[in-house]
Amino acid sequence: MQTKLCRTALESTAILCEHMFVPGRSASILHADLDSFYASVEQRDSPQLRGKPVLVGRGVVTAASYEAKARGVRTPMNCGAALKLCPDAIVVDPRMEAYSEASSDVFDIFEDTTPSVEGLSIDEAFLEVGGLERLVGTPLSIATTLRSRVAAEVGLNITVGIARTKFLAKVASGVAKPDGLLLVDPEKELDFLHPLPVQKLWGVGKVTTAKLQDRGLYTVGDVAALPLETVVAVAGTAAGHKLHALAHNRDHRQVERRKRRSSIGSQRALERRPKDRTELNGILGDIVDRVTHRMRLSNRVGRTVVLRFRFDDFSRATRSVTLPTATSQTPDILNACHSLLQTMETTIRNEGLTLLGLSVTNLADSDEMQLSLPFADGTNLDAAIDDVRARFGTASIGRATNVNRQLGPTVPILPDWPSKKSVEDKP
DNA sequence: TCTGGGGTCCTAGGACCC
DNA sequence: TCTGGGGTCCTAGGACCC
Repeated sequence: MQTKLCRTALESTAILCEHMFVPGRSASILHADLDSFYASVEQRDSPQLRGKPVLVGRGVVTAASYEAKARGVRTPMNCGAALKLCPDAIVVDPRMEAYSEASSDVFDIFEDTTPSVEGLSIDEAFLEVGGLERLVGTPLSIATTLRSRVAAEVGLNITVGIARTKFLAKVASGVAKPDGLLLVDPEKELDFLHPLPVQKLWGVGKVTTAKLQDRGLYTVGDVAALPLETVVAVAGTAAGHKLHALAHNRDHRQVERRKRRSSIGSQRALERRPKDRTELNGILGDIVDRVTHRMRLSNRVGRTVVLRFRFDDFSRATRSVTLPTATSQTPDILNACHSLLQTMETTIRNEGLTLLGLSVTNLADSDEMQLSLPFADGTNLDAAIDDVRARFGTASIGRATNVNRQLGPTVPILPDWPSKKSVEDKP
């Protein structure tokens, strides 16, 4: 018999907080979205940029201020094209540390507002504020306070959408920006939703929009008028069910504290010219360094190494390998990358590589141990887990999953039992 | 509009196990 | 000896999001 044991953190406390309030009746979900985030941070920090079109990016526009957006600048547009539209724009290099810091300042205010915060990205989050009415105020007054606090304490504008469901809250903030506040009246949700273009549905991008429009479907209401089977036939099983539900405003997802990210990666666009192996190895080394450094900083280890390639004609390919043990060590990941790179050697030579990327998935916490315990049939699992707890001096080993019945020899549990990750991997 | 860098989720086939 | 059904993991690719 084999079982994996994981150390769990204080998950139960978080779960308690989330279940104190059951949403659904009233509009109590806030979607808060910082306006043109990177560009706004630049304008905040450099007074000479305020009121002017600002482009953040190198080569390609990563973010544009509203002044630049008003002139037709979009992301990702290359800087040359953006400057043609907007010759007086000021281009600045991204400063990721400044954005991370600003983001964490804003998230501190979110956390101070409600225990139920779900971060979606560096600049947006859902907040569940139902059940706070008696103590703090209505969702609308909470949102108003939130907006003025972010402006006063961090110096940034934030747009907030309020609705009964996550999806509508997000749509509402999209409609309200920049620097706006919009509450969707629960009585008038479909009136609000159905006239919107299909692209507003979550998960409808370029490809799906084209498929829907081919069938004459342009608005959310058009999709809502179709039977489920038709939507599934157009968009596929999972996407079809989601689309159909959203078009009818069925979204039962609750605001949940964010699970940890499930991959860490980095990539680099390359010039369109032949590269030799030495040059590629150098670039790969940099990328691997960056990724493993970030993994160690966030105390994560990973098992699956994915290399991404993009070629001259914008075709893509990925190659991946899953290692027997999770790691954040540079040499381990680098070795895996080299063997993956080798399998692509001829393609790279023939097609002209224009992007090289790495991501590591199958992540676990560095201090989370996944242990395989071989047992003889009849071994008392609970007793074995107690034994592990005693030996590691911790009560936090508490979850047993993936129990396969399999006869095997009895093996002393410590000190040399096989583990997916050794204790030495701790940073 | 000719394309950056960071992610998530889904699908589908094959290997493998019971 | 022949065979089915259910499940997980791995790999590759695609769509989408900010």
